[in-house]
Amino acid sequence: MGRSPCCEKEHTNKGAWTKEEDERLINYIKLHGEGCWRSLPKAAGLLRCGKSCRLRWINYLRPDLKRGNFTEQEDDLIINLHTLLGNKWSLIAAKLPGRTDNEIKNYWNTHIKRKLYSRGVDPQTHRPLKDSTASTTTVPPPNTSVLQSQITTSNKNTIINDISNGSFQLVGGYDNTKINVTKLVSEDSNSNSSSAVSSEETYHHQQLNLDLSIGLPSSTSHTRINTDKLKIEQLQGDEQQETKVVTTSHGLCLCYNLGFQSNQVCCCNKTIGNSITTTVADNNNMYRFYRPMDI
DNA sequence: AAATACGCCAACCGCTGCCAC
DNA sequence: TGTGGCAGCGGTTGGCGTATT
Repeated sequence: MGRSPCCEKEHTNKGAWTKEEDERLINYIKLHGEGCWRSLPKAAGLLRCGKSCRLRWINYLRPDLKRGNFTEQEDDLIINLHTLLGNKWSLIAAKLPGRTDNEIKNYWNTHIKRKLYSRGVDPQTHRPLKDSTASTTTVPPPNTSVLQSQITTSNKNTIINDISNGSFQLVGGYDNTKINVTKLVSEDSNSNSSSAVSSEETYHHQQLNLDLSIGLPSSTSHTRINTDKLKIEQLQGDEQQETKVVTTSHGLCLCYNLGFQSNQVCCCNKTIGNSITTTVADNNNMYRFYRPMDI
């Protein structure tokens, strides 16, 4: 049983990379491109395992890497994305061009955690520290729109992704009591009208319930549906909600369930900029925003 | 100046999920 | 359908540089 090792460990170097090794790796990838990491070391004349080469390239040698300190904007974006995604460093890194998952992970552990603690916020739950301990035993009352993932990390409103890039939008207020959310509402949610208007509303909630699913489109042009399903489990009493993977014909989609108090059942399609957003409110009074993402 | 403590970050390890056979 | 190979991910570690005593 067990899997054979990815490389012959006794014949591979470990530890810090030398300049010569870096150059060999860079030159090889320049000529042959990325991929086939298992066979790359031998082909490139490196006494390294493929995983090591991949890590070195992705985290350090890639030409498009951004160097230098993180900006305040990047800080806020990381915090917001962590609120939504948790320790999904690769997903977070995907929204920060030039930054790697490893870099963000390290930065989170060395800087942002401390920053959040100094603000009295639990970096794992994004709840106030004194509430975090109590929250483990507190169950929200049923049939309320208690929002489960509390955003409590910044004093600034932040737009997590701009509309023009075809992904999603969240305008978040971090004053613990006020969250501004740009919401799409149906002009007549009870009719079959396809027309819809968007309006911006300010909601006053202490907690925000966000669950997110990501999936590739079920386009017929795709023979392989590589569905990356991310499920943020929500326990509301004993009830567990699961977000469906939603696909559109425009690529990777994000779906947010935002728990707003409303009895309206909305199902509309709306174009914002170059992208199409679908907003659906289900029977649990949860609005779902589907926004295609570039991939 | 030397010893120690601390912080940062590159790199490693082990696991998971996907794909091909 | 089951199994093995592979790439990718997240957690952890170890070494180096800097600050403090």
